[in-house]
Amino acid sequence: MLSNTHIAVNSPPPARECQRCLNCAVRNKTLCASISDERLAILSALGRRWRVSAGQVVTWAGDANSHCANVISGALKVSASTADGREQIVGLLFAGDFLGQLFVNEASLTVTALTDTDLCAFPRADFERALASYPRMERLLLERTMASLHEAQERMLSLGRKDARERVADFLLDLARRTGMCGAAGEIRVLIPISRGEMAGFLGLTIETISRQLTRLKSDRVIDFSRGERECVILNSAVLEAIVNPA
Amino acid sequence: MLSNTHIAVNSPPPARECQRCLNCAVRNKTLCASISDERLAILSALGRRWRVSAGQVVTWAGDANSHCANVISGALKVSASTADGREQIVGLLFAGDFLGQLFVNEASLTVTALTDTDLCAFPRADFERALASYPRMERLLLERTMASLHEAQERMLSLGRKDARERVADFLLDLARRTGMCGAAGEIRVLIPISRGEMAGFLGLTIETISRQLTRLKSDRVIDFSRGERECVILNSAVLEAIVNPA
DNA sequence: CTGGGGTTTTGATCTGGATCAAGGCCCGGC
DNA sequence: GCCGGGCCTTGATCCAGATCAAAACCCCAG
Repeated sequence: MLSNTHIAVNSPPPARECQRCLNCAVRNKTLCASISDERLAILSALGRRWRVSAGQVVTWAGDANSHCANVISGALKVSASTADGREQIVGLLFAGDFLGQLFVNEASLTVTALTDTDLCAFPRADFERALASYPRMERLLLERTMASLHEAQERMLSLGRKDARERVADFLLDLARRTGMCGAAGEIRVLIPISRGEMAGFLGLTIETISRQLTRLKSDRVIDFSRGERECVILNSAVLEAIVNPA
Repeated sequence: MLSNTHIAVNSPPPARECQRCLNCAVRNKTLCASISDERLAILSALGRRWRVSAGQVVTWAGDANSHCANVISGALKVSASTADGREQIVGLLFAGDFLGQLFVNEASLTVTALTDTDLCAFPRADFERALASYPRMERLLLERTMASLHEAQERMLSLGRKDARERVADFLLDLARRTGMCGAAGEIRVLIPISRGEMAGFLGLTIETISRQLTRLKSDRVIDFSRGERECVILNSAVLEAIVNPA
């Protein structure tokens, strides 16, 4: 879609920082995909790499909202919580995703690394200014924000109106669509990127309910976990589709 | 915040269309607040007034996504539905709000007028083009979209983790904050803009549960409905706050 | 091989809200 | 005034999923 692998050979040698961005593994999956190599150099100067280890909190709800970032690698959860500690995961972030809220001074969400994670972080104020200078990046961010909103709307339907069986089936099919690998015999192999507890946090259920729904699907021969609890094999996606789309 | 009430006296007489926009009652509450009078004329030519009566559907999920609009007056619900007819209201729209999804070809949400409503509708393609030409409008839309996303995240927490009592208290306090009028004796008067059924659709509950929670709050002397079911008087907002923010 | 912490599964019980079923209330039309 | 149709409330019952409790599993470290 975007031809951004080209590197001009006759321009002045780019700063080391800039080189780093040009070689970035997720260059064309992040918002940076929308800007030219030259402008990337400017943006590059604003960002810094940040390695976060699994379980570490990147942002606490309630803290000053000072930074935003591109996710280089790893996985994070974005969650909202009640004062007494109930947690709802409102989103998951993977390589290429944009992390952070803009235009507000206090973070309302807690972001936690699920795995060791690399970020490319920017001071929020700088990033907002940069947005104004790079219309294509702003447009891309608008498109992504709208897509997130759309996802959030689907999840409201799930959380408000669907039962546990439907939510779990939704989740598995979603994963399969996004990252599923087809196996030899028409089965689909899916790596579940999160624990049962996180699935529960994401789907608005408890750990026990998740487990029971999964074992039910397993005994119904719809899915299987031959190689560990994280490696789900979808044996019969038609059944999952039927659960998701009831008569 | 924006000085947009000025009308140039030495310019050529504006077209009738343009005049209509300059006099628009919600001019500085909509996205149009971000553009100059001259540019408003251009946008004006793209839009047309559209009156929708209560109960009418403006957009069906699944239909071609051909239009978007500013809400001039009235109220609408935006809802997502399952194939078998369960409905979750994902948002409410009032005067000044922007209606519509951008950048997608098929509408995924159904929009229905709750009251008689006036819209200022644009062909989506035209509006998207206009956005690219009016950076300040695009920025304002980005800010609003982010605000909607934030709202959606709060609602996911509600739908996924809060009980009926908390959801109802949340809803009432939200209304009070937005539209509440303080009465003589410190009480807050709130006009509930939707029916019990719509509250249920919004909060992910049933009509009966809404009713029971409200009568419980009433018998606890926290609220009252002296003048009809739509006119709620909050007698003791401290109790509502305590429900919303449990220990 | 053994022990111990974390995760997942399984079992037993409880409960908040859904569902099913009447009424009550209000308003407009006749 | 009386009837009819929306809403809204109230009551009785049921059940999906939460909660409480205990095994089972799964690694690694020692």
